Amino acid sequence: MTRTMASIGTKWKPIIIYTIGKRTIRFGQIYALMGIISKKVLTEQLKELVEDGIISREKFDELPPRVEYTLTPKGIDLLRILNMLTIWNDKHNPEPAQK
Amino acid sequence: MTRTMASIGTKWKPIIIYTIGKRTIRFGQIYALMGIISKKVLTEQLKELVEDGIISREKFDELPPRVEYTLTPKGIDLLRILNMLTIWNDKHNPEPAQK
DNA sequence: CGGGATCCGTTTCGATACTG
DNA sequence: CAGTATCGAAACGGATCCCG
Repeated sequence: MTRTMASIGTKWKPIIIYTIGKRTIRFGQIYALMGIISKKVLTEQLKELVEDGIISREKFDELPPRVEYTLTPKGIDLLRILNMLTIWNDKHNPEPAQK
Repeated sequence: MTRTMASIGTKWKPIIIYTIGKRTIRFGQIYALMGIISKKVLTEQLKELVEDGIISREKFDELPPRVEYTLTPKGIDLLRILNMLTIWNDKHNPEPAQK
């Protein structure tokens, strides 16, 4: 359990996994969609997620460079659980409308 | 989602929830069972979990004082999801036996 | 016993500038 | 475009002491 949390129990990783979702997506898109994270941190977290086998990274030798990220089967399994968390949240939170 | 993670996406909270489980438990027991966490941090995290409605706190005016914690229905729902995370982990991790 | 208050080292984060 | 390098700020976590 403690180890499990090390892979995903962080501020950013669940959000990154959620943002990638069931598609192939480029670095810049993740960066743009998340809006608030810095490139440095995003890069670090992505690297760790790759090491943990949750996402895969494919680099194309083009100019300008292109790098695509995709959830692995392990990552998709995890995404399912994260989806349950949002359901859990919706169920128990009064939904503050705005703000 | 970002908000959801704020409630549980931390190093300790999931472990605390997991430790409490489906029982009423005293502060000292949680502290002893977790072993490694400091009292200060445990106190802080418990307080936040109470604020998030995940656990409830009951204080008895005795001497020495006694404080009991229990998962709320919301917390029990969350525990179910955390259990799925450990299943996910067992499924995808080769189980390094020792170390 | 269950904290609160302090102090302080470690880790994490973000802004900015730079590169192939 | 997708990073890397550097730096300083901020959050986090632990140790210790105190208190009702």
